[in-house]
Amino acid sequence: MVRERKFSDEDLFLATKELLLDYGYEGFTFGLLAERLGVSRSALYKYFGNKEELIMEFMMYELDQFMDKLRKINDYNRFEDQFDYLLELLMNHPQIHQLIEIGRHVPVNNQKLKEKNDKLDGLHLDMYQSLVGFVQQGKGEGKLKPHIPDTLIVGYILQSFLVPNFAQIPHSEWVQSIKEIIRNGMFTDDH
Amino acid sequence: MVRERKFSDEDLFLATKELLLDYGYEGFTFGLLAERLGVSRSALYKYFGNKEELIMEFMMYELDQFMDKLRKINDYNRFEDQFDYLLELLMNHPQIHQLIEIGRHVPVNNQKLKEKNDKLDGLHLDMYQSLVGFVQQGKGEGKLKPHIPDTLIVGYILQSFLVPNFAQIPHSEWVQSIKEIIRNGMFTDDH
DNA sequence: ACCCAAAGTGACACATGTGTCACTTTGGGC
DNA sequence: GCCCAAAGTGACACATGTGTCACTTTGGGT
Repeated sequence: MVRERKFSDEDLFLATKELLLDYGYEGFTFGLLAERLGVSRSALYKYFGNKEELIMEFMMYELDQFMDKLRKINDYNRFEDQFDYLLELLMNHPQIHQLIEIGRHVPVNNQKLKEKNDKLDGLHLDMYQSLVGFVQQGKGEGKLKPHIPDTLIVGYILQSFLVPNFAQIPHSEWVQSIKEIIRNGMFTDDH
Repeated sequence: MVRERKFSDEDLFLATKELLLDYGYEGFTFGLLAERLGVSRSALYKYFGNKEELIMEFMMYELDQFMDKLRKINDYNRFEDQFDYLLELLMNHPQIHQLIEIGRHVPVNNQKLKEKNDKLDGLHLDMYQSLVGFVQQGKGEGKLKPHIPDTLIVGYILQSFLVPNFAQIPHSEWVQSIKEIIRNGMFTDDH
């Protein structure tokens, strides 16, 4: 290293995440990012050729981190333990689903971008298959209702963490309630 | 009417809805909208002074329509019937929650916009209170679990219809499954 | 102390979106 | 058939974001 960098990769990706969630894909600009990092806009072009490339790199970084943790779900044998682990994980990455959706909006113009996009699709598929595997184990153990489509169960769990907590319900109560709705719904048991 | 208009208000608001959902607030432009309507960009300025004003009007239109239908929930006395009516309604307006969130991104610059924004907040509050009233009736009838926060139940129901149906599960099966998860969860009943 | 490669900057040319305005087109009323 | 007000157009001046490039700054290796 010859000259100290004014920002780390972690700084950059964190700022990118916040700006993407706040402003969406179209509202995200190099100007905003540079300002947040306290650096000139052109400095960013030293690392990323354009906005699409930056966001692709960011998605890769984010999904890689998430997948590392998701794979650990197989450290648990019982479905119940896997379920608890997954919900804990999603609580710490509530917007993973949202970010992936934003990533789908990136226009793929050239070959270089195409390759990254394919690699990202691969990661996305890994994630999806890992989650479907989890659901199928749940069904195999007789814990999850067999007649509900796998994809709905997966989507539903991911979506659950995006319900906005406007009323500022304490975090532990909020999570506990989400868990309960996912498991047994919001209706009382007696019919 | 002296000269026939090339597009109706319904055309305009429908196109606005589609573009907003596709491109987000920042990605939505008068150019895109004009192109979709087959009209020049400047024609749109005859009806709306700027993008913020247009989107406010759109939100009002959309929320008014939704509220007209939502108020009919009080035509039903039993909570179970209200529940069925609400889910049916949300199935036909799946993105109402998403649109409201996009509306929150509109910067309020001047007095005229401020007034519209306040009126919109009023409608939003009406909707929220109507839904909370529904939840409280459910709890009163002993149908909904009393210990789950009202706001979570409301948010959860709204969010449920945003789970993407990638696998193209037939519509009736999809809705039936969503209903079941909301009511009794995704876990089997035997513990 | 000097070298030099990596880090960062400011300015430029370009592209796209905004809001306005003078103008043209349309079609029912007189 | 003419009038005229509403509907629509094209061009202009402006603002903001993009990508590039020649330039400066930094700091460890020699």
